Amino acid sequence: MDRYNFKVIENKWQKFWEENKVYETKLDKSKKKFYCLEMFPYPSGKIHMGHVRNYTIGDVLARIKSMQGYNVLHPMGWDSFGLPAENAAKENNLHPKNWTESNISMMKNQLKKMGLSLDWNREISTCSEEYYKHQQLFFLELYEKGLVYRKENYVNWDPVEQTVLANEQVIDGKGWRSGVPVERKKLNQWFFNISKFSEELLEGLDNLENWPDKVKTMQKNWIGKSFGCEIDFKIEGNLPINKIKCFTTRPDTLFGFSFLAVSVDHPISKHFLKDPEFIKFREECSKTGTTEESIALGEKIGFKTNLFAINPLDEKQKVPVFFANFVLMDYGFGAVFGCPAHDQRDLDFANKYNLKIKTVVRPIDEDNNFVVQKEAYTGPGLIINSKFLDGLKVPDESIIKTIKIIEEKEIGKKKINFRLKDWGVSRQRYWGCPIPMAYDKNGKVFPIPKKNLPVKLPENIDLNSKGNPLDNANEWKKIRINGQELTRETDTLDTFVDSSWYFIRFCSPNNKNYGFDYEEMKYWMPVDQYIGGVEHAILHLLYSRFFTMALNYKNDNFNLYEPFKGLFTQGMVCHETYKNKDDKWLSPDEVETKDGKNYFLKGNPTKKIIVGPSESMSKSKKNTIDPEKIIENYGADSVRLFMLSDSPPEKDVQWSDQGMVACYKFIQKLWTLHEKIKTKLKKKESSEGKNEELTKFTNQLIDKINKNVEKFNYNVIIANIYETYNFFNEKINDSINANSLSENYKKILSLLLPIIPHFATECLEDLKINHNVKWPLVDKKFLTSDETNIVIQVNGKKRSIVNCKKGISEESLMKIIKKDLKINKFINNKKNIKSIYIKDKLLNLVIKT
RNA sequence: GCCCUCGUGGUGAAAUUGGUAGACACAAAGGACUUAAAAUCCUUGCCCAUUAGGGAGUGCCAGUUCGAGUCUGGCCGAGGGCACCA
Repeated sequence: MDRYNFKVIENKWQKFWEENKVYETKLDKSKKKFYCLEMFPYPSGKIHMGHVRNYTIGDVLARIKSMQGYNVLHPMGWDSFGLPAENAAKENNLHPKNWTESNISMMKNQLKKMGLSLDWNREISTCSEEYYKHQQLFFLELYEKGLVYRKENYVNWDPVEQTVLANEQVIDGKGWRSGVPVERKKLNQWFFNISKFSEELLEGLDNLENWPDKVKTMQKNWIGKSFGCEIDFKIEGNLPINKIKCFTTRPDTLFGFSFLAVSVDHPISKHFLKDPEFIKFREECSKTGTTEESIALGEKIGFKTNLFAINPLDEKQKVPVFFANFVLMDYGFGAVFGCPAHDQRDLDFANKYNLKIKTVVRPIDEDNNFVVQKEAYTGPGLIINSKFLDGLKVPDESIIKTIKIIEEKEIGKKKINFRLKDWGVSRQRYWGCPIPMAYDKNGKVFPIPKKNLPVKLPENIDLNSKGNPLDNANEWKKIRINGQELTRETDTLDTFVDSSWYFIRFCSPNNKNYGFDYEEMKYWMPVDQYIGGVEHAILHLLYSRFFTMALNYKNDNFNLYEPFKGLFTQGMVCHETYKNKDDKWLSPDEVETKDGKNYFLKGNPTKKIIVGPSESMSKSKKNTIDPEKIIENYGADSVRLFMLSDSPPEKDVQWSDQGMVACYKFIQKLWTLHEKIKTKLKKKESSEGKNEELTKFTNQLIDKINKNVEKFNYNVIIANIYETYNFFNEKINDSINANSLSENYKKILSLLLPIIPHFATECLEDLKINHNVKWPLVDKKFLTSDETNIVIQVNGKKRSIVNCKKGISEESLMKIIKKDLKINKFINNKKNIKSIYIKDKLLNLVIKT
């Protein structure tokens, strides 16, 4: 008996699939389409286990859908602009383009070894002119639609990367890549008006039934809709300021008003610029915004002005106006009214500056003497101490009625605010899509005419110069449009723009004149199943939704609102971490263990290794496993099997060498079984009576797997397959009808095909079966049975199981039970109070003891 | 601080949605085969009992129910998201 030689066989089928263009897809309106997409990778040069898991999950689904008769679009490409190329270029003196292209070719080879059913004919790379020229055209179209604008504002400046970061790219006050605290800097930037679609982006979530709730919640919180009103406060003082506008969600607590706080960037700050105390305060605020310490402490500081604000509902009430560090200029109007009794932040501030604390809401179970002390009361209740508002129910009634009063008095109006801010897309980098804009001497903006696209990146560039390389490309910068001397925009687009429409490009990747072909786009979009890491829950997924809406905006022909109908976020691949005594990370290759508890330096059992917790694989912690080596040692099918077994796909999976070996061995065992079956089939042995059992098992299996595919329970599918092996391996020793075996085994191989495609295809060919098999259908008559196992409980505890014909009456069942010794001893001499009978399933005898 | 998710054997996990808890796999221990090892196969799995069998048991405490891993309330713990959002 031959061992299964995965190297030869996997190579053989990969070649076959490629040469016969098996996975190339074409528009075919006679067929139902299915667009299966996995998030495309950044071409770092090496695939990692995260990719392997992601693409295995997607490939299984794509193959199943294809076998089910769908016309499946399953493409792959490269998110190939970005900073690492520039950094690598500096280190190795290689042009980013060359570095990127060689990485792509290496990674493509690795992906091909996984045996994925990808249509490589549709491969795209975002750094190619063929891709980014369309993006530049979109940029101009969005500009024409008024969805792109330029403004000067404060930006998150990453001092290491020397570039601007979007809010979403700042994590804990630090750059998402550099990990260094970001600084505030004022710059002229291009923006996408994403906030224009706040409402649509929020409402759209409700229709995304096949998205994880977790992601929808995260986006919902990010968009941050809040309902309230804007109120004008009259200002008294010795400065030419008449009023300050505030946004509030709690107008009903207006009688608890005790101070008014504005941002240091508020327009009124211009009157204080000569005050050295204020300048000092403002500097302090800009510092505290970013340091880790201030975030942890969250200390509220203020600068008292000599201005006073008047409560519009009670002119007699005058309160001081402060500048405060906790008020943000880019939310609401950069000003808030403080009600310490019912807002913890306001209470902290009031305590620090000895401001009045007036309770205006009491809980239902307290009386009107209720007084807020150490903790602000933010719960429901009734309004008190508020004159004509007294007695209103908090929150709904009180807020709605107060807004009505405010509107009648014409001191403010209802307002809905969003936390979502516009998307700053300018980056001071070379390796990105050039922004197709230019300026005259006065800074007036001129879009590059569409016929002049693409704006190509200059090839000869000095990446070692300081700042933005394009800014230093003096020749490139100069441009003449309609006889006018202009200077090009030197910023490039955030790479998240590149990935905001690549899924549309895949529909018609070779369309020359425009980013997509309408007919193709309408056939393939939306993506039916999108699969990727949860780390993109906000950034990429929100931007892509926005971009799709922006393309649709003022374009009746487009007619697509949501790009991703289904979303699945897979978990990460984790591995234990190892450190030596000098606190240096060690890779799994460098350590060994005999008992699984004590680890030593490889080849040196005296050097003990400290084992850390299992964390997601990362280069910095050295806890990575190289997929290329694993595929080399165990084969693609084994790795695919392991990626799906053990943990549910949405959860993190723990890498385990033993688990990997087990999967490899299992495929060897499957091969041994295959050889046994083949021998049996050759003998054409026939035996009646053994058919039914096999057919029944197979049909029930198909049914189970169908349900588990639906729910993405791929780990359970693998368990089902192990059960199948165990079942067949036992039955093969009996005499089996050859026709029945052949028929059912073919179905089993069809079920295996999406998961371990090389193995299953080889087995099919070995049996001379056309390997272009369909996904097997369930014959429902085999799902039911005349017999059933009825669980017999006594007082809710299982005491026995009775096998009998279905539809048995409770009385007949009782007769059987009375003869059952196991049950007998419980019911003998006891008074049977009652019994609960769930037909064909369970009988519970409730007995008084 | 606010929001979300999750707590099941030594480990990864299943559980028809309120009805046999621990499928399937990894690890461990014991055994079979073998001169031996590898490979393969079988058994065990927490407590009591020689066995038959019985008991406890899904983070903890209550509750609803004939019956709770599943539903409700409270507590504890872990993970993730957000960061002064007015």
